[in-house]
Amino acid sequence: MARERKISTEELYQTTKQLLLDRGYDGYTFTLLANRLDVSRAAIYKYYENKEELLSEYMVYELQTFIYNLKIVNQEKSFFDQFHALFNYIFNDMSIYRIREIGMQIPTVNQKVAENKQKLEKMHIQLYTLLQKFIEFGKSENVLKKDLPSSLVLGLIFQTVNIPNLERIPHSEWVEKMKEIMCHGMFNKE
Amino acid sequence: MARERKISTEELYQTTKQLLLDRGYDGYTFTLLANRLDVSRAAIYKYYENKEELLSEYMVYELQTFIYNLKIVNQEKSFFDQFHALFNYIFNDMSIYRIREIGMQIPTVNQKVAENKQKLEKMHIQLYTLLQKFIEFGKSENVLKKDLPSSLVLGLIFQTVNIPNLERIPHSEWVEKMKEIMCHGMFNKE
DNA sequence: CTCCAAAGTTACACATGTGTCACTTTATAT
DNA sequence: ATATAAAGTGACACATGTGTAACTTTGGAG
Repeated sequence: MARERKISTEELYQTTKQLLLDRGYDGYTFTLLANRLDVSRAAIYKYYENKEELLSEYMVYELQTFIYNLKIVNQEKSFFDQFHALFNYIFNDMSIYRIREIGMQIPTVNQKVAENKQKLEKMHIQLYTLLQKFIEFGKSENVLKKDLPSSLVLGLIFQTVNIPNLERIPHSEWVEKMKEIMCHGMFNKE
Repeated sequence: MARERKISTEELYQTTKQLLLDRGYDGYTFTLLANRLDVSRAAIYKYYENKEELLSEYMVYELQTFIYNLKIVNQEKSFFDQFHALFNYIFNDMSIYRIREIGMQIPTVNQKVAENKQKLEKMHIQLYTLLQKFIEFGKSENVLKKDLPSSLVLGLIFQTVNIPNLERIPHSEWVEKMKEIMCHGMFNKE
């Protein structure tokens, strides 16, 4: 027994994602969001006390999706296959890493935000454990060098998506060359 | 025939750098800068019309320093030596890349800013040419793989500084492992 | 049909940062 | 010693974003 909503949570999240990637944490405002969604700013306050609350809930949703997809990647049999699948997935939607960085900027302004940040913390540990296992798998299959810290390997893989493709090299070529360097380095084997 | 300045340009630049790295472009305000320097905000307007002007001049200074040091690196004889010197230099002051990214956000609000941005553009080309030569040198000495786009190689080298060292691995070890991956990859040679 | 609760809007008070101007302070050249 | 020009200050008007409260709109349950 109520009026129909002008905007779905899904629309809210998608616009939020775009805004975040376009303008960063500070550039993301309810004023802007409301304009893009063609509702009044006050309408958004019906659902979220403030932008921290909206953003932290959005982050939970985004990380959930990422973990879900990562588990699918982990179903591949060999480490090689998993490695390539992960690489391709990350490069397909290059946003996760930046989104996560932005997420860390959210100040804990109330109880709900605190809860969401705790959830995020747990999910991050879950994610890290999954990735850790992935690295261990690579080492146990004798593919990955055993003396490399996993945080370095993972950090490197995730950072690569931020490298600007200034020369507009075709996406598939870019990804392949990137993999090549990651796997075997930029130096010739002497 | 004038009063002594409370703050030197050098102090202004150093505080600016810290503020930028701490808070990012949007978080950098004259209000904050004036507080940190213990002067009134209005005093800063005696020297700069607005923050864009100050920041763009600071950027020019920073890029100049970087290019100067890069030329010193380029004096090393072999590509190997140049490579390691560059890597060490970049990791010694990890700020250049982030600073440059922030610099790109400066809107052209007046003539002076426009001029500074043009200067920055020219210096960037100069920088890119230097680095390009460096890469070409590496390829000609048959050290670097010839089929890798230089923008990818450079992007990768500069991005590596942004990888968070979560496990607090000692700096020297971190840098060495990073070099190892860059040069020969994370995979074992089968 | 009409009630009413959720959806949405408009308007206000508040907070923070900006750019400017009239003003005061101070070191030095004369 | 004093005039002066640069250095510095405090205060004001403006702009943008926030959070809230009083209001209107709307659609389905009874």
